Amino acid sequence: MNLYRLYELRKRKKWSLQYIADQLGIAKSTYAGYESGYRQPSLDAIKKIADVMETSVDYLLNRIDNPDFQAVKKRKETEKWIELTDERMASEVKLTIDGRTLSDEEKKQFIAFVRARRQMENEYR
Amino acid sequence: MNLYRLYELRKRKKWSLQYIADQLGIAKSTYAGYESGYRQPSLDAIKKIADVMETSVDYLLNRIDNPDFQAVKKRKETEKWIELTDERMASEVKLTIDGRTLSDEEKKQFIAFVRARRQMENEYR
DNA sequence: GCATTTTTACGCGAATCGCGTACATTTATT
DNA sequence: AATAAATGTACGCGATTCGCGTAAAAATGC
Repeated sequence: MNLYRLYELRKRKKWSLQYIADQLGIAKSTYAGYESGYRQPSLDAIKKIADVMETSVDYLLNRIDNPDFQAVKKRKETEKWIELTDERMASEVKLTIDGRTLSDEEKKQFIAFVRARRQMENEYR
Repeated sequence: MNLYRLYELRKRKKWSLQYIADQLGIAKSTYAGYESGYRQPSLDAIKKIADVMETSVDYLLNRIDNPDFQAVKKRKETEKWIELTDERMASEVKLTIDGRTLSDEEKKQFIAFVRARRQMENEYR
């Protein structure tokens, strides 16, 4: 396992070992060990590293070659509330059940289903 | 660190512990330990797991919600993915219909509804 | 109901981790 | 240039964690 990208990214940002170690909350010798290959970061550690470096774990592990991490932006921008009947949402939100995308038909039925259910609740009160 | 997505993905593919462990070249008890949280996979292991499961490490580590690795590689993970059966994801985003929050009960029933519907589709083919 | 497969649980020895420390190297200050 | 301060490298120690094998429980198939 070669984590040479840690060094590349850190240098690019002009951070010292101490500086990044402080951000990660670990000893600088620990972090240095990751870069030199002397040690391997835990999953938690590699996650935090990807966080502070604003990249993906897959990039750090050489699974992809694009260091950009779109989710950084998305995480902050995504609305907390999503209205399902809003057509415009369809292109931004993908709902899945058991890993399978919810079809338009299923979604339509979903909405009808909930509306009917709520209607009944109201009538019995 | 919670790797509950390992279990979800494996079940979705209907693989046994033995089957995936063989693919990974490790003991099944070792892999089982990852799923149960008894052990943590090494970086190499999590990489291989992402390979055989055809997803991203970031997804396995809950950094992104789109399980599709192809989308990540093509930088097309622009839309927000929400797995309705994922309890832990539910707390992050609130869904509404007609401006009213979707209750847990409504969601539960709908999931059962869609599953039954899909089940029938399969049987009649 | 029984056999087979799958899942869960855990002890053991070995491997690896995170840290502190000590030292080397580079950069900044005067 | 001399000195101080900051940065980077190397490694031993105690503690933690790992991967595996084994065994028993639970689920599945016939």
